[in-house]
Amino acid sequence: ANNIRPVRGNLQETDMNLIDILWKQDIDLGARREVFDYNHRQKEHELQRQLELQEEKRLHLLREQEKALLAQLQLDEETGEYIPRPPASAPLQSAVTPLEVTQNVTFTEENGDAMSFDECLQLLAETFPVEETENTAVCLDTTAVSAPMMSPEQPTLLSATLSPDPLSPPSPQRMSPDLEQAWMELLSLPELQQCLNMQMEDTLETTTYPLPNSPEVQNPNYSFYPMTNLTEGETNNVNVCPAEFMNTFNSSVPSMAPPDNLSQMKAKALQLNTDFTAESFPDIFYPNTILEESSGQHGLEGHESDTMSDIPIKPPFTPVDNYCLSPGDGFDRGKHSLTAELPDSDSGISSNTSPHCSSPGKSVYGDGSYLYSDSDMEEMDHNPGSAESDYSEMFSINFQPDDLQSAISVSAVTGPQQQQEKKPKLHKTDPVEESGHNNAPFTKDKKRRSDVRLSRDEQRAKALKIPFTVDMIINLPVDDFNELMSKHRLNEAQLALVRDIRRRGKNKVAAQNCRKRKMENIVGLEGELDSLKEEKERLLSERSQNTTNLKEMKRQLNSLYLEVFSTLRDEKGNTYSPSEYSLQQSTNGSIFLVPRVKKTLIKSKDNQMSPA
DNA sequence: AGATCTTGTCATGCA
DNA sequence: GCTGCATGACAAGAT
Repeated sequence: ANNIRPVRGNLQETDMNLIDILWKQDIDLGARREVFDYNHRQKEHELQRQLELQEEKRLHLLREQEKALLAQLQLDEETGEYIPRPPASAPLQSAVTPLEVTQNVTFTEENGDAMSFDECLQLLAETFPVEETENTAVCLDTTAVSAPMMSPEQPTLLSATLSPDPLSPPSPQRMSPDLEQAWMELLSLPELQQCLNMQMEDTLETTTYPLPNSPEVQNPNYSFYPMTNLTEGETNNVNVCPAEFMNTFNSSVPSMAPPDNLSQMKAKALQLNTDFTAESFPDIFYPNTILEESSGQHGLEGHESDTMSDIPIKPPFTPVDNYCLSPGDGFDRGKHSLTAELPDSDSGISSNTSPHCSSPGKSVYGDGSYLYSDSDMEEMDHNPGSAESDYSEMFSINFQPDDLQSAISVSAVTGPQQQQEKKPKLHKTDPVEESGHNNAPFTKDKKRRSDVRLSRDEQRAKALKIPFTVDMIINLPVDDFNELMSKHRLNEAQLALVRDIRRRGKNKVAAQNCRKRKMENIVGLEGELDSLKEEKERLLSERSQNTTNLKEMKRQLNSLYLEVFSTLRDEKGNTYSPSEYSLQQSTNGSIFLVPRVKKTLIKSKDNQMSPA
């Protein structure tokens, strides 16, 4: 039927047909379909004018009502708030809370059967019993009409904002049948319905949705009611709400919602346990975002509460307590506790750091004795039958230069306890990856070779029953290393081996760093060489260009010279031969004609040269 | 089998 | 004198 409507204006009927087709195809035209319809626009214009007139009427009535209300209030000169005049206005005062008045009911008395403003207020008072006396202050501010922007800092200002904004009934749970009936009556006010329709129009038609205010200050009653008899009046964009929120809005107004939505809404209201407090409102108004946020917060809180509930159970971890240089006492205890508490904790340190750190995590120390039991080694063995791999994993000191640097730096900065924190995680990784030699050409064979080689020190350490890991021996800071040595009575051979292990381990890393730097220097020099070659090419090209330019200039100069020479005449009017004479310029700028033959014989220019 | 590469180690110097 | 680091030299194994 829309396709057959008469068309006026610039659009032809075919255009409208096309628009309809596109519109039906859900093609976003960027405007509503009706904007292309002249009749529709005209109708909208008329409706809008009617609405404007009604709005003016309404505002006028509002002003009158404000005056009447203000007559019942007095201005508190201290707070600047309007407070009721006791005792006559006490009931009214109790009826006006910020939450309530921001419902901003549009009360008109155009219809005799409609509720009066006072009746509405009374209804509000019954619906929202005052709970806090601090909210009783009322300020009437009509400038905020239709502005749901509510500032928490100005509750009194907002509390009495009278606006055409739709109102919502209180929570169904809190509404008695009588109140619900009263709400129905209130909502049946034609003026209110019109306002609601306006909101609905905006809600349904506006494609951009200015987000409502912060959830904390949102009035839970700021809802929009779907009206079945929606007018198509195009209104100014007041406060619109995304259409996807409509369902949630519906839920807040059971009586106004379609029957099929009613049960759903009530169920939802019950589900949400809507007290419609300022805190609970966002969950309804922003079903996605706020719920996410709130859930996140709640989740966080829950997490925190979980952690908080966990914390007292778990012994509080203090690195100082857990890190003890004595392997026999607190050292491994700390590691164990960390292993238990931080199974996969990254601790903010790259997991790539210092694969060697993996091995100590597997270390199990007894009280000063040698601690690697066979069962432990079997447990750690990823390659049964290879004793070397056992040692490699336990004493792995394979370093990647970068990793080691970071490990060293971490060790230097954070202390050994942080290293201990990393170890529980790292030792769970694949031993091949732990080697730190993930890059080609370090193959598995090389890794095995490295393990074989490294196992020498490890085997030596085991043979001498050195109760430290090679990793510890190498990477502990000097002070810690010395303290570790002092805490254990080692014989000369053990001390020598430990120092050799430490020396070799550090030197190995140093060699790797040195080679890396060397390669970087080579690469840098190669780059510099390339740039120098490019510079040379550029200079050669520039020189060639300059030579060409110079030749051209010489050619032009010679041409000019000959031209000037041809203009010279002797006393008889004859021209000078360029082969016999030449032009020369003296220091004072004078030009002389010099005979070429005599040029080399005559030294005195003044006698031999004649002015040109 | 020899050349080359990679890596660890030692010796040495320097700070 | 000790320690850490850098680097050349060498060796051993891998490619």
